[in-house]
Amino acid sequence: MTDLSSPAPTRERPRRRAPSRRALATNAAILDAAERLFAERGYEGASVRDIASAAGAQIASVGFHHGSKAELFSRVVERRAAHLSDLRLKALTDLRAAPAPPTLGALLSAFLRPYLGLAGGGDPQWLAYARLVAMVSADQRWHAISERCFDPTVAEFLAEVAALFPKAEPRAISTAFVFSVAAMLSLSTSQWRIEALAPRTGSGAGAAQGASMEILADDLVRFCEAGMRAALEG
Amino acid sequence: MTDLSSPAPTRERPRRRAPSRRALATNAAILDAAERLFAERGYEGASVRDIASAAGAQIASVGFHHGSKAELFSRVVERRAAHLSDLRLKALTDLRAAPAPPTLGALLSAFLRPYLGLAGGGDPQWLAYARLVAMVSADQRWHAISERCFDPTVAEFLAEVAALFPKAEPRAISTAFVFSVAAMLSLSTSQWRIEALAPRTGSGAGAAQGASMEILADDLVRFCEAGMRAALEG
DNA sequence: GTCTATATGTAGATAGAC
DNA sequence: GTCTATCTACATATAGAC
Repeated sequence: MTDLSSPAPTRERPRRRAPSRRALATNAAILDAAERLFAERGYEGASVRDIASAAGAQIASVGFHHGSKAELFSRVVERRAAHLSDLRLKALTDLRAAPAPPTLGALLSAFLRPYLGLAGGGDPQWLAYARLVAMVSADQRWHAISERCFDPTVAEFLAEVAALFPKAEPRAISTAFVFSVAAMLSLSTSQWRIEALAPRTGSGAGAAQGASMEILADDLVRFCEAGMRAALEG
Repeated sequence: MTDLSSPAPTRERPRRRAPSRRALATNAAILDAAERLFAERGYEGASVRDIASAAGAQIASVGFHHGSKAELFSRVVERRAAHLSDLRLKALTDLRAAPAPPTLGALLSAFLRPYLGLAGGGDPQWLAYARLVAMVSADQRWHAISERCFDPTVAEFLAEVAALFPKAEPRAISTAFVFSVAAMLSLSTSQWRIEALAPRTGSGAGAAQGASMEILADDLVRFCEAGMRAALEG
């Protein structure tokens, strides 16, 4: 993982001294703004100008700190990927340390809940990041980023699932897991659709607030566990 | 549904006479090219110039036939939406005409298979359209298009599911259905990921071809049926 | 590190000849 | 209906003063 708080070198520029506090703030403000705008408008839909403006920085600062637009996008995705992977792998390590082998439900919970917890934790930056992850995962143009940032962790979980279903074909396992990931990501991209499709339960003002993320997480894990079991046991 | 083969009027221009054969060909070629390029590169990523060029038309023709870029995008999505809805609703009508009430699996099959059949039928335009549907469904900027083109059909199916699970809450039903739709769409957006995550089964050249769409459809229906049952019965 | 200024390309849209 | 030509705005990127 590259150091995201150092300027993007045009060539192999050695680091002279530690960046100032202000430089670090500018650097991070640009990443935050890019995270929000990329998530809202997509890669081409968010201009470097708008990102700089939202960050309270100059356009030239964006290039100085993060290189080209494509590099900036990569950095935004990579910045929080390690934290997300850490949470997932820590939960997996805990499961592996238990006396009994992990159940399918526990494995799915370990994978799905960190994402939902961060996305639903109230931090708008993590919310934006969650939508960005959905974007990257669904777009083959970002294939390489997915492979670098997320797939190694997924592979760990797939291996555990394969151990639980020794007779299932590898492709069936990865298919069922991709279905589960898609359902997970849909909570970031399609909550408006869930609301739009649920008939209003007559509570008067018509302003039914969304279900809490904890309840949605329970629903999601149940859905995916049963789905995977049906797909892999058959 | 507006007439997609008539020019986009700047004001309320009455149609004088039927468009020529060549005009209809240009009109459709532009929609085809737009369908492919929007699906590949996203809305902002595909320029009107590139679309015109891919269609073998002039930039000005795009504006003449389909108005602004946003109108063009809407028309592309709307063009095939009716056909997809017809297939789904026809399957639903058949189920309703049967003596026994439809099962959950039959309902899901009626909804999911038309999409997969068209996406996997070998027509590159339908393949592109399927990816476009995934894009529209996941992006709240296209909320209005989703609502117009797809949600009415979804609502029909939700009502049937609700009849099967009278004690389930409306929001739980729509949540589980959105999970299912997300899994369905992931077959258009994330098949590369399924391949990337499945360990190579040693067939020598390492070029394992993807599973056929029929098998994937069976897997998907099983996954979603079990998932919904678990989410709605609990 | 930051900021002004600018180089260079491309975007969407349309006027007007044919 | 089509095509040429062009308008205007905005894109990314960077050079060079401070």
